[in-house]
Amino acid sequence: MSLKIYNTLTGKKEEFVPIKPGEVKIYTCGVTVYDVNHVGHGRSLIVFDVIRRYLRYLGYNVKFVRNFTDVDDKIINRAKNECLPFTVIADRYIKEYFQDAENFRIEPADVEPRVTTHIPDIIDFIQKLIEKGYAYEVEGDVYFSVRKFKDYGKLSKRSIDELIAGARVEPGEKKKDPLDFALWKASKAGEPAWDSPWGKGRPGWHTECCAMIFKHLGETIDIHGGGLDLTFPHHENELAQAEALSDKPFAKYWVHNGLVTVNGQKMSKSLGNYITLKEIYAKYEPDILRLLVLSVHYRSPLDFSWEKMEETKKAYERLKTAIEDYKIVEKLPENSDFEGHLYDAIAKAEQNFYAAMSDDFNTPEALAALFGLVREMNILKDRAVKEGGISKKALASYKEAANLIHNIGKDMFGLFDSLQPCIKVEDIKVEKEKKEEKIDEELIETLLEVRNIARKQKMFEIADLIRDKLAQQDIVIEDTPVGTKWKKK
RNA sequence: GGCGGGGUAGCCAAGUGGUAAGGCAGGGGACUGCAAAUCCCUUAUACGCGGGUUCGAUUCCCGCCCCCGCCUCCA
Repeated sequence: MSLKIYNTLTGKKEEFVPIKPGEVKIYTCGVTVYDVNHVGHGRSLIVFDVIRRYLRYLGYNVKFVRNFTDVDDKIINRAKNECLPFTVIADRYIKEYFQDAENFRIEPADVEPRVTTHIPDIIDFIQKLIEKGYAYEVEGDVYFSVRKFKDYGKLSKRSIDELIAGARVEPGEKKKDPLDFALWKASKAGEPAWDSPWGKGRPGWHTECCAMIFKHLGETIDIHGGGLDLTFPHHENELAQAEALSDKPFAKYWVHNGLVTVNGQKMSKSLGNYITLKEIYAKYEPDILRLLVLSVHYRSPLDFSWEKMEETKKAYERLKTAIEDYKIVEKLPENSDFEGHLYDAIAKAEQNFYAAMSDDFNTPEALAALFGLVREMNILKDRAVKEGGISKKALASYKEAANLIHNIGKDMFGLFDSLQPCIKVEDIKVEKEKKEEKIDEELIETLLEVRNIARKQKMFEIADLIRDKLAQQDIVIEDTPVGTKWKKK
């Protein structure tokens, strides 16, 4: 089944054909490390994490690169405010980033390059642009001549004429043309600086990604990704520089994820309407945010709210319960007269899932396929419980269905990993809203045994007392035909 | 203003030229000592407005209204 991807460059959904058969090179713009990450960053990370996982599932050898912008104006400003070297700021937020990524199970990229460790590559890149006549130096600054690149605007669908109106020259800039952008900035006193052919300075934005892509992936890559807000000017500028230099297509497919909004407004630092990933992590399992992100198509806007997190949590429980209830079905007596099984439903769910994912990563539809299977599983389970038994074949099919959802969820969507102890909660500065619980599982099991003895002897007051006391500790118990389950609320 | 993306039941959200997935909420039921939790069933004359093409449009075309994003840094 062929994969289709929407390409910003062409504005169309296209069949995905990698440049080199069997191999996919992806680059996404990572974060600028000047502050903590919010849900907007999280969405982008999750989206490309899932895209990467799916490509890998399709059998491609995926090489994935995601950078850190670890020197830029914002970092420098923050460093000034805190009277610290900019490297301390950058290191601090790179650490934060890795913590968030780990918490939300974003797989590390194959290469996670930093700008400051690629200065020679960037200088070399700029030098070549100057040699080719696409860039020029003025008093220690180097600018890119936008007008010399005839395809400028092809990614973001803008014409140079339109851009002139909005173009502006910042005080201190020495551009020959307002459209031009800085490749290298002469450093002011006290700012980070590296030696270059044009004197002491630092890289401008845009160039770093090109230099790092050329170095780690080559002059043409398969997929270049990032948030929709990076399309212009960042990606447009990247494309211009790269293609000016190489005379080759820079990226075959440009993939942009939609933005996260709050009450319809873009989540951003400047509006102050952002929710950090730490806050989410303090209140919810990471799976809930992942599922929320996946329940909307990646190109659509996603309006964040806590209500939606609650709804998503319930939907998530539905998936999880279906998997876990295998333990109940398994305990039922065997009944060879039991009719029916799930193999048809499994085949259908699987087929629908992959068809959806192959259609521009339609995760909402893919999830619908899983929920469809969950319903079939529940119907089978209910019937088996009522009939007091299940056939070997039906039981095996339930197990297969549970495994399918579990494995797809885990491998493709990064869900259901909670079997592993969940991360270093103590590193989180945010107050946990949940009570810090140290669950003594054995004690709970014992209490439940006592309660069930009480129930058998119709000593319901004792039974209910135990239930209430556990409830106070956020332990919810559930009496099933094959015993009592419990879980933390 | 230019460019891009949207307006689908109470809410969220897929999708299709032949009357529309899934989730949440609502209603009914099963289960239970009672609950809780869970599950099943189910409701709703849902496709922004007005034209056009068509045997037939929510799906294509045109116009309009409204929302969001980008056009400065931004995932």
